[in-house]
Amino acid sequence: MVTRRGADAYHCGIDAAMDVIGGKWKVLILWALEERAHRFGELRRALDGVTEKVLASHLRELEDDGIVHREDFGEVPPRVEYSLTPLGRSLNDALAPLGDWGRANIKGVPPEPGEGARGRDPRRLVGG
Amino acid sequence: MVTRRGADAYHCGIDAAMDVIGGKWKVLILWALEERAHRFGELRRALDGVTEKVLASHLRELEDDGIVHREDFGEVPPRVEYSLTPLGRSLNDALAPLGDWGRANIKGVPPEPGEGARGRDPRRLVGG
DNA sequence: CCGCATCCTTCTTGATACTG
DNA sequence: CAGTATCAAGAAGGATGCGG
Repeated sequence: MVTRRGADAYHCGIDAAMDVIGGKWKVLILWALEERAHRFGELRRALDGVTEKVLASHLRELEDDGIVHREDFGEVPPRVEYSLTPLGRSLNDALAPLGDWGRANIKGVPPEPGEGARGRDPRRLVGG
Repeated sequence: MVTRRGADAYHCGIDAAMDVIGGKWKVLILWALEERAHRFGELRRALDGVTEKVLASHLRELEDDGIVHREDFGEVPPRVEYSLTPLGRSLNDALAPLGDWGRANIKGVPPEPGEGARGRDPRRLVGG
């Protein structure tokens, strides 16, 4: 992981977890894989706006951290599938309360994954 | 908040929450204020290594987001205290499971806040 | 003591083109 | 299809000095 701290250890568990999910697209990857396994191209389309370089880099980091499993079918044309490991699923579970908090307290968050009202509001906190 | 997305809304609640706690020292600030209110200088010493500029910037962002409360006593010499708002406390609560996950699955995380065994390990995931 | 202003370095991300 | 290489841009963080 590129953002991994090298100098010393972490200060607390959240600090450490933030290092694993710190990439711009990391949680979106986890969220997509939560539903089902995805191929590389599927993920790229699901995470609209991500570039191949960044997606590959994030996937590599998540794989190194044991969060996602990469399965290369060794076919032609190439087929590679990414899925969550048990550790990845446990991370998603630990992330759930934070997601609830965000949906409850921040404007501009869609209520449910995949569809629904995409808020166009100025992303201001509700309960401020 | 500097990192606030301007183009469109968030993709999910975690995405949005990450935008609030995304700063390098944000969760450490929350963690310090969880225990008790801190003066600016106290915070600076508690977060060893942070610079005044960055600390002030993060505090301002957290204040704008309704996470921390800033109380200026208007004295000379200046005295300002920072504390968590109810929203800030609820954010900390939502962060707790993530902290547990980090402590359980990442090496180099001290078991409890404030003291204890600071791991010097290579920060590799345990349960990979 | 609290905090801002300026300048600068590093890290992260993005655009584009190319390969097996 | 699934990536890698190279180049470039932008944001976050840090160093230092000044002001109320």
